[in-house]
Amino acid sequence: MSSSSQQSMVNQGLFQEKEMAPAVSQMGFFTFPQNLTSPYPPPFAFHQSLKPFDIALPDLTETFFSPKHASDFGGPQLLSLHRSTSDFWAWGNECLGSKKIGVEDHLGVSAMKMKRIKARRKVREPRFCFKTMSDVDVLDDGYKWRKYGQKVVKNTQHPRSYYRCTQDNCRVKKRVERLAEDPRMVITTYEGRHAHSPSHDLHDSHHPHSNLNNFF
DNA sequence: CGTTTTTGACCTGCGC
DNA sequence: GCGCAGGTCAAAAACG
Repeated sequence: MSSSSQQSMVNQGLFQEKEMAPAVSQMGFFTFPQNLTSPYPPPFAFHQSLKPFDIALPDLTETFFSPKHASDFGGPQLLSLHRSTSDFWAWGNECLGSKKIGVEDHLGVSAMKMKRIKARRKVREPRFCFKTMSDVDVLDDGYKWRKYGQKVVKNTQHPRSYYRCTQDNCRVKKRVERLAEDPRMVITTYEGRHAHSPSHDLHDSHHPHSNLNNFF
């Protein structure tokens, strides 16, 4: 994907807050490497007060947002983002779950985990998750979700909520929970890709083929 | 009254 | 095989 087409997507009004576009284009979508055929999806881009800042790319599958800047901004903060694809089931990079995420998990998948991944590798929708600092659990990502379950995860005091996209024939799911170590953090995990545009983005209807909407 | 949320039951995968 | 934990279902309740 060329930078010009990416820029054009930004110009198509995907970012609801004007000041968002430069910040996101500077880091988020457009610095993602590995010849990704898609930019990162809009959940954080859509959120009104999300303000990503400088990045580091330890390996090319994760992007981190320096928490040292968190206090500079009010509202939710995007702190980290993980990604997996259907070809590579990044179980070892899973953001959620009761297990602690160690350094090893950030740097890669250990041999043990690779074994598990191989064993559990099945048809699986691409997933990614990200952390935000937010008072609200469910960020407005432009899609309409229906809650279908809630579960208390072991060793955490906050329940995990399960949502499905309400659009017909759309099997995209997301899970939302608060970080046990820091309840100010909300972890959102998306699974699957939308086969449609965000439902409440009616003012964008003159841009019916904005692919960015479908990338997660 | 249609839609969404709640919540206990049920299902499934994994480790032992 | 058993128990545990995470994920999903579905009936009832709540909501607009």
